[in-house]
Amino acid sequence: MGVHDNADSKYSLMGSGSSFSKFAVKRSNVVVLNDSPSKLLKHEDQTSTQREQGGAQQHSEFTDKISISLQQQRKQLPVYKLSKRLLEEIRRNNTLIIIGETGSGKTTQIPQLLLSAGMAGSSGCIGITQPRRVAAVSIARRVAQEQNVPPGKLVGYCVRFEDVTSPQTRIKYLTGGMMIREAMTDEVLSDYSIIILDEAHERSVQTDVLLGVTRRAQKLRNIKSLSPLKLIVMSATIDVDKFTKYFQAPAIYLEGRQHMVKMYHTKKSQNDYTFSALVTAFQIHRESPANEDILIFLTGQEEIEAAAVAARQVAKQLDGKGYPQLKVFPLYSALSTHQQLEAFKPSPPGMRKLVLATNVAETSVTISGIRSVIDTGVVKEKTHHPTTGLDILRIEKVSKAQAWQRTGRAGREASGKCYRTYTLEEFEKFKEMPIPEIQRCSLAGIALQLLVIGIDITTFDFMDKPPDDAINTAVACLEKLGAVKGSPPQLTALGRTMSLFPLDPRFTKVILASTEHNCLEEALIVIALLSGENIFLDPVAKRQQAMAVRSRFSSDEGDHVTLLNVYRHYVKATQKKSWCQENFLHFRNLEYAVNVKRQLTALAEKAKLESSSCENNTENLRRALLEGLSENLAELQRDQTYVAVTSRHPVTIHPSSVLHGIKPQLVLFTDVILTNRCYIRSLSIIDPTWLHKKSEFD
DNA sequence: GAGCACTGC
Repeated sequence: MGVHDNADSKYSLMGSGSSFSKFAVKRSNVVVLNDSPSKLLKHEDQTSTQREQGGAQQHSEFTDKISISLQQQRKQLPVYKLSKRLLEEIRRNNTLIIIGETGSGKTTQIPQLLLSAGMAGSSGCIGITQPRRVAAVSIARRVAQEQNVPPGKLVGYCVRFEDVTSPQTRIKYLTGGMMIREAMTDEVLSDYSIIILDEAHERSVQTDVLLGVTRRAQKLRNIKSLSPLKLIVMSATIDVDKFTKYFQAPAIYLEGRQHMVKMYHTKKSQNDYTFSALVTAFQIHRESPANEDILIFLTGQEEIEAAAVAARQVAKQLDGKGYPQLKVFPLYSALSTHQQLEAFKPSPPGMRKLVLATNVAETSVTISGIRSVIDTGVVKEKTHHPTTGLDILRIEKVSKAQAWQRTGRAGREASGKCYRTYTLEEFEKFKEMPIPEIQRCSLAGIALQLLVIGIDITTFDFMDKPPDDAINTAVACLEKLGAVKGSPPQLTALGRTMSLFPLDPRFTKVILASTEHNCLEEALIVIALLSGENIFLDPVAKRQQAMAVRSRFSSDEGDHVTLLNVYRHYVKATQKKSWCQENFLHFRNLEYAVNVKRQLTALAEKAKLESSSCENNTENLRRALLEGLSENLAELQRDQTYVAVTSRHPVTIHPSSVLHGIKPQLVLFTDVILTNRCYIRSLSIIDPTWLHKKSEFD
């Protein structure tokens, strides 16, 4: 159990009169083999619930141990002490849940253990799914190194755009999405004798789908008397009961190597979490050695930039008063790669780093030097509303699991401290786990993928079933696009072609329809851009300048043609990186779009779509967009406001649109997001007469 | 007048 010390008022929160109560949390040192685990797990276990994957820098337990060989290092990992019992359990059970703490080495070691024990048979493959590309790639490279083989031979990986595997590959790391793709052509996943679903606690849409798909494959192989499929579900949370129940399987616990993290809660409830976090940061700054860096979790770009300005001001006032120098780094995904890397660099001696981050810092990356974490207990969360098609983005309280994840960020490299700017009572009221994403997103794409595998989404046995509304809307959407028909829904030829594309089905429809409007090339470009991240950079300080510079790409037809213009210029630019910098564009995201476009072009060829280009007749492109996004129209009202045609919902043109401030009669939008207002984004002007023409054909 | 984080042969 966690050691609850007496309240310690040393950590008073300046200005607000409240203080932190203190209690230490010790890492669990139990290794238990148990079928009813939840009682054994209390808070302290979760101080170490974050992953050991996600980038080479996270494998510090493997590196730089002078004079210890790689093999000796491996044998020091906690998982090794347990290898015999682990193998025994895996042999005895067709499905096993493994709860492994950070640093237990489960992700890298268990596949190797299984292979060397002959568990994969003579030729079967061990597949390990990861939620993120970077993790799949970096872990595979690491394991290949441990096996002393080049990546792609015995050990390989498969992620979007990159298949580094060969017929010799026996250990294969892949993203969840890739595994689903494989299931679409082989429902029993016959290449694999063992499948490991890693990071299952993250509950990504892909893992949630795979939980059901792999379990079904396992049963089908049984029925068809094929070689058995072993399933291992690896997770890092308390929420084990759910997994053991769903799979009717036992769970095994692995000790981790997390350092001790001391916990502090505020004694009084705080009404301004940003302010509380900053006050806390400067208290730490005045009291701690310079080499101890600080990480604050906040919710978004705007909030972080404002906090950074405030923090820099205070730091300036403290300059020359005998404190270490303090450098402030914002960190969120909309920053350029270069700016993000700044936050990861170790701070020079005598200088302290203060990182203000969104939950990028929660999962994907480890920031070196962090010894104190300040958790505000809030996060921005997106929820999809199925009947209106509306996405809602709002600030929510984190779950307990997320709070522990953040806490663990302080104990990656050494013992650390975590300051929560909320009370213990408030913490107790947090929900245990975040709502799984599958219950918060549009299901049209998933429904199509499942149908290709041979599964009807309306009867699919989800671990957490999405709302009926969401399922029905997804099927209705596919029907409207012509991808399915009948009840139970059957795949049409069009639907099968659509499933080839890794896109929202409405986007795929745009691509398929574009051939009739002679603009396949343009549709591929615009859809590639829409399916990736935002390519526009808007540094707060230079917003006006950014807008002015980029205005040369603007089209009075709307944002889609504007995107097309940017892309056409980008591919022609010789010095792409500096060109992006000059034009306030996001190099990484544009490169990604180029990759997606290349992939989509290849798929279009595979689908035998006739290539075409409308050149400068971009009206064709807008007509093609209308065919996939015909539900997404907004109409100007007499009072100069807009109403979404299908839902009759009042909407506002987002200020980022080139059509902002212009009042076209009818616009098509790509998505609609509710923040302070209900904003429609990525727009094109639509000629109302196009709608009538379309209905004549129907 | 303003955009949490991931991801897909």
